[in-house]
Amino acid sequence: MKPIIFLFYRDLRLLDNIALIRAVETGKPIIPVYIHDLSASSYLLEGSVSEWWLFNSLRELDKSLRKLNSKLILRRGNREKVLKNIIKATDAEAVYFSSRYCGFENTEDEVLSKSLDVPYRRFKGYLLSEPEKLRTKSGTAYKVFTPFYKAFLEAQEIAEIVPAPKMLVSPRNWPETEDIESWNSKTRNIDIYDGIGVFWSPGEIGALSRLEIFNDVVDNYNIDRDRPDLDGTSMLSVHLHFGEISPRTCWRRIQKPHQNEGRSAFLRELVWREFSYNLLCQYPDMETQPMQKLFLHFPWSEKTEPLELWKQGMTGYPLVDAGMRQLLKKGWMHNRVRMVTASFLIKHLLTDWRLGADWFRSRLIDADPASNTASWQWVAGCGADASPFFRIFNPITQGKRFDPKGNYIRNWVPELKNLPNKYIHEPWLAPESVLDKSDVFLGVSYPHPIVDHKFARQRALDVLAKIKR
DNA sequence: CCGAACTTTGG
DNA sequence: CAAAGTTCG
Repeated sequence: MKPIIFLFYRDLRLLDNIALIRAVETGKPIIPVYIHDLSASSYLLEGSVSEWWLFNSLRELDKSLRKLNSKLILRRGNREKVLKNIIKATDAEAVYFSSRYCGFENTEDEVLSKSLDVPYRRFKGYLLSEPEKLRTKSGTAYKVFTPFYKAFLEAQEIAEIVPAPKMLVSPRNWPETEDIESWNSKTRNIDIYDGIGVFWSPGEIGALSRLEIFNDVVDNYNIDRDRPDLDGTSMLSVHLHFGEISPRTCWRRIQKPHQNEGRSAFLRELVWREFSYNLLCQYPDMETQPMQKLFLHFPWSEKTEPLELWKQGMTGYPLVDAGMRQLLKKGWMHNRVRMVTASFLIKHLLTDWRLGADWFRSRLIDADPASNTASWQWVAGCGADASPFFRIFNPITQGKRFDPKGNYIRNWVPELKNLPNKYIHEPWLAPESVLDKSDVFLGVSYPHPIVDHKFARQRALDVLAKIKR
């Protein structure tokens, strides 16, 4: 019997994998394949942190497949060439895969479906709703979240998940595979790799247990999610990005036992993910082009030094620096702090949002072309947002509000850890005696603010007013 | 075409 | 409570 090639992309899971279960249901031998095509991964930059995740996740997937009497074939190179090569070597009769969305991936899939001699079959699963499905009453795509959200809730009944396959039939002969360990050693050039494993469990098992951990605290999600000093967020973004868990699994699990504000706040966040993909499909060049054309000629600062200080977490604003250092160490940043740090780079330093988005993409394990880009544009004020003009986050008040005891600061900016709560968010106001006693030497052990908040805020408002004219 | 509404706002 | 333009029904 001719085998089917199952091509894994961003669906590195067995549970609720519709494409996989359809392939298995044919009763034919299955050849699970992952092709690492560097030219194709526009949002997985070489040496990026999410590559660390990808390789670990693939190793986990291989382990799971082996329990089903199968294994994962790993190959590198041009996806089309490698795929043709495997089809020829195995005499496969079809390729099954889970749909990817937008930009490069869609065009690639179109090319593949035409150039392969066998059917190239696409299935849903990455999103809860197909991007082209939800439209406004006038037939256009949504540009504002809330109406989109309401329409989503009315239109969608989230179906039950499909089980993982019990067994995969092996082909008579397996195609060649590569050793994942040799892929790993190639990207060890980022210092963060050394410790990052303690924070995370890549793979489907890690994803499902993460969901259970979150389920224990989700009832307070509507309040705690804003607190970077607590573990109140789901931390599921990276698992969702790689498809180690389906959004449907998350939805059904969190919605199930009872409804409350915490649970619906999380479901709403899942719809934000849908909304971001909707926008990416609407604006395929969203990663480089502002959605609002007004911003095409924004006079961004040419200075590189402030950008570097921001990247290293040396701006002199404790909350900003804590966030940027959390990103460096953990490959992840709390969402509230992502907004504050992004706003600081754009509004206080007048740096092009694309440079910030690039840095996030290269350093975030959960870097996602839709969510990352849509959010940066939202903060910059050029994205899908109805009232962006005067929103300039105050890094000091944000700190006081959302990290009231300064625990988040103390954790990620240890040189400030002895400062009393009163000054932890604005060390430059502390009297000399307090600084001395806390072993803080401004300008030496911790920087002075690289820009004055009040001045920077007014400057940003002035520039924005200017381009509006 | 009109009115209501707009994720996370600042002072 | 201001600020202000666009989107959606």
